[in-house]
Amino acid sequence: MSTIGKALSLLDTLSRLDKEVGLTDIARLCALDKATARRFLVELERHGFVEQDPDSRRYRIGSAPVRLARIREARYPFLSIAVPFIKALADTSAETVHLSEFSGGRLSTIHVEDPPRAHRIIVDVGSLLPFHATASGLAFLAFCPRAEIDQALRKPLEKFTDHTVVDPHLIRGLLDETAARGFSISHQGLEAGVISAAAPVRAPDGRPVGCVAVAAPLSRTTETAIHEFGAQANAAANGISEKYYGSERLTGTSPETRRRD
Amino acid sequence: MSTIGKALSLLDTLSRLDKEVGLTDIARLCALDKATARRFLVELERHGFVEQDPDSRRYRIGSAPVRLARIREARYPFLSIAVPFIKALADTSAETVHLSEFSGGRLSTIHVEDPPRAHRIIVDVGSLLPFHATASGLAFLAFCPRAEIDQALRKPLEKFTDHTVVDPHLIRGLLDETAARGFSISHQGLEAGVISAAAPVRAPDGRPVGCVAVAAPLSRTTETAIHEFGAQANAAANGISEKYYGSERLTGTSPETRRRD
DNA sequence: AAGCTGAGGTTCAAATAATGAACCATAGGC
DNA sequence: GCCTATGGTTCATTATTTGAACCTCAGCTT
Repeated sequence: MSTIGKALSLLDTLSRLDKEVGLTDIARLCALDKATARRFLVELERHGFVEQDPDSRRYRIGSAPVRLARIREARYPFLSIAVPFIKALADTSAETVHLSEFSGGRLSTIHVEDPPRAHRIIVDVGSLLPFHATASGLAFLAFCPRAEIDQALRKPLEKFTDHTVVDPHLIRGLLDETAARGFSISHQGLEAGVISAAAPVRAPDGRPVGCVAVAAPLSRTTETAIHEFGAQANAAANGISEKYYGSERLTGTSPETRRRD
Repeated sequence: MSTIGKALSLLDTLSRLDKEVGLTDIARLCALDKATARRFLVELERHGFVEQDPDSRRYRIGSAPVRLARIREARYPFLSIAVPFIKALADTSAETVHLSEFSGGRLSTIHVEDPPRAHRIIVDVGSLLPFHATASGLAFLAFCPRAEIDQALRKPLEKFTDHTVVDPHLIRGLLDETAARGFSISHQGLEAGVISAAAPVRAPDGRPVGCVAVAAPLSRTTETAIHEFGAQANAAANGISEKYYGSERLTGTSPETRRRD
């Protein structure tokens, strides 16, 4: 692996910890030598990607990503374009609607809209969505090239609940269904008692960039209702994509041919 | 320079461009070989720090920094803590108040509050503040260790207006004044007709992390008024620092001894 | 249509930078 | 005063990075 990759993985590891850590821990967590970890941290610090607490000597994410994020969002405000769609869907569905974005090989939650009712599903911004066990993950995978599906299903698949589907063959079946109808359904895949439906937001080349998902308590959600949520998520996702990518002309490869090529 | 440093500089360069650029341009701007630039871009893309438009093949900042920024801000919400202070100062001063943060060797604007009047100074979020020619830059430098002041003043200093002070000796004089009274004043240093006063937000160890600045049209600003703004900026900066760093105990080295050591 | 131009992208021997075992320094606990 | 654990550093060894030259393709010129 390249040095750059290792340094960025360190940054990623650091970002996933819920507390500041010292040099020794970082080295251990990243499977790096202490000297190497230190050199990376110094270099990352020089550029503002990490900072070291001058007192405790522990490290945390620095302010450079904040600056980059501002620039990216200013030039490419995905979230601000998507949020109104998510809000609208939360209103009409009266359930929790969340938006995820694919980044660095993972699908992470970037926005959540709660419906105005007490009994609802709680989703945290920033939470990561396993591909095999969430509606968003399935919706995302279903529209990925075959090679990436294979890669995702080769990894060990965690069984989060009694209902989590972990058999790669069965998952492929779910992906086919998803691709056919335009949205996925996860029946208690990540957490018991929760059902959700999701549809991918796709770039003009057909590649998914994230997902819109509706999550509801299983107890009050009928088969008809979850399919309706799925269709609405699909409409929202398409709306976001259209507004975000605007008049960008489609590439030679059409969305249809791109899927699972 | 380390490979990591070069890759992060590439990212920095990419972030400073106001349009998406192709491989050849990036290589030229970063003084890198085309093959090297490409390897960096591929590696950065793998981790979501850049993305390539699949159609135009140009590169832009990716979404990974957005994720990191969210995490940092969630754990360490500098801006959300500082904004109320900036807003309050914009109200009482009735002038533009902006907040900057030091990152990657530069001071960049991270928030601006406009006062409710038509004739006012416009400052853009994201703009970089030269150390020698802005109130923020001077306020920041004045509380830095001597070695860093020397380093900053060794570089060639651009003369932005007829009033920009570029003589290192004179600048040191301004820094001494600033350190003594707790805030800096820039008299048309960056732009003619603008006067501003700034004070540093300092970490518990005394190190400045950013600045609060008030910028006003020279035409309506008296000597007394700008000193008043400076004092208010200082109060705001101290308020932010206190709220941000909270109960963090000071290190052995006190703020006083740390200055220009 | 043939030939050019300049873009993105790739290869592989040579050059350079990364690596990590062993080291030092310091702080806290006993 | 010793022990241990932490952060931090050194330098000979080793693996990665480097870049000139190359390929490929799309658009333009003649």
